[in-house]
Amino acid sequence: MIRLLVADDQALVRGAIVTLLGLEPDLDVVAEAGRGDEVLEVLRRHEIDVALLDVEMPGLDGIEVCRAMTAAGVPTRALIVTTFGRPGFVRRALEAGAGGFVVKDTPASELADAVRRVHAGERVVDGALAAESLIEGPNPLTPREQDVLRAALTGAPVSVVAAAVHLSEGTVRNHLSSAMAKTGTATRAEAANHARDRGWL
Amino acid sequence: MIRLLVADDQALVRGAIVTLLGLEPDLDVVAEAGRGDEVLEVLRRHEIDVALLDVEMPGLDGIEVCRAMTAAGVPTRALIVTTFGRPGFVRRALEAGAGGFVVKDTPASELADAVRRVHAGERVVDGALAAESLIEGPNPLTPREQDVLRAALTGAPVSVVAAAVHLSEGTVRNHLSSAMAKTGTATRAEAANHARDRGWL
DNA sequence: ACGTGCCCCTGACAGATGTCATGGTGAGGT
DNA sequence: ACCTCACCATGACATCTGTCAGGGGCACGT
Repeated sequence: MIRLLVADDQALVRGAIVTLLGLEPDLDVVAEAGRGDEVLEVLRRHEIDVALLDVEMPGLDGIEVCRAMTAAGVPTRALIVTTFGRPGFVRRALEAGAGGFVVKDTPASELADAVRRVHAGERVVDGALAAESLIEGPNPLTPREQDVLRAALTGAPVSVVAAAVHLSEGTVRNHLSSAMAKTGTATRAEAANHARDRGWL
Repeated sequence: MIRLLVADDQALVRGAIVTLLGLEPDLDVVAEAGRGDEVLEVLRRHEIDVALLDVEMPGLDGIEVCRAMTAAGVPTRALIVTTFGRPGFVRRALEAGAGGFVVKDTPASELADAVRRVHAGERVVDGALAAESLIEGPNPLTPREQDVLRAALTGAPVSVVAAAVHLSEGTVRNHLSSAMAKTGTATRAEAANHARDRGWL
């Protein structure tokens, strides 16, 4: 009997996945979580074999949760389940110690199988996604460039971004300029979107 | 026995919702669809009482599907099920003839109930969301402003936007300027995000 | 007929933005 | 010690943006 935790902020989706997996004879959903920061606490109270983690969650990102689990030496294996197949996410998830990475548009029938394989110690990653994250290469942005792009995501003017990151406006423009060069874009907004879409932020 | 159609592009979520609703004794999931443009065709082949429609779908947007159903005079009632509770979506969905509007972070247990109430002819709308869409008021943007903002969402420079909408650069800047005034923002990127977040595009 | 609102355009101007040259710091590798 | 690279900063420049003041056209309701 494989004991599961399901973490997803959308209650409807979470509930649906729970009932879906509950129908499998060898799977047992022991706990649920609606926020990333709840997961670690729940893991201490219950004995869990595999944790299904959504990436988009309030409190703590699914990948961060995964990293925290690895750091804490929890024996539970993590399976990332996400809406967006951003290439950068796969890389970060695996580096964070995830046992698998599944996109939400894979057939429902395959989910239980993925859970079993992750529990068995396999690394389960969507093939197309794995290939994409390989050709895409690693995140080319320096930490500061990421900070600046994150702050620029809203479309705020340089002055606001500079204040948010505690840098001079000139420095911000230099970072943006170099990020635009790396992403092959012409404006900070394009660069920010480009980076977000690849999971670089 | 209420006959259902479930339309959602994410196979995992769709499958999960299908099994969830399938457990209810009075509900019967007759058909599924992964694209908006499949829905109308499926409705012709099957007799459906209530259609659960996701908003974010390839081919045809859930709200567009709803509008098409109303226009075609299909007897099926529509229940919009979406991730994002954008105020503008509620308004547009109801104007398109939707019987209900449910956000994906409502408890799973309430979904079946919402389906039954929509089938009974009630209008089911999340209370908080309804209030928000009322205080928010209707979409203040003119059609052209919406076009321009849509093209500006990527962060492309004015020259590209102008080419995309077949307008002069000056006109585009005027439309952007007026959109920024209406949204109370300072840059086109902020205005575009603001409008998107409210379902105005 | 008239006003009103949306549409499209022009031209001009201040200010924001992106680029470039340049320089100094500190961490890490050879 | 030296080089490299990320980092922070400055100042100057060409260009892009956002604003404002015009203009004309069209559809609408009064």
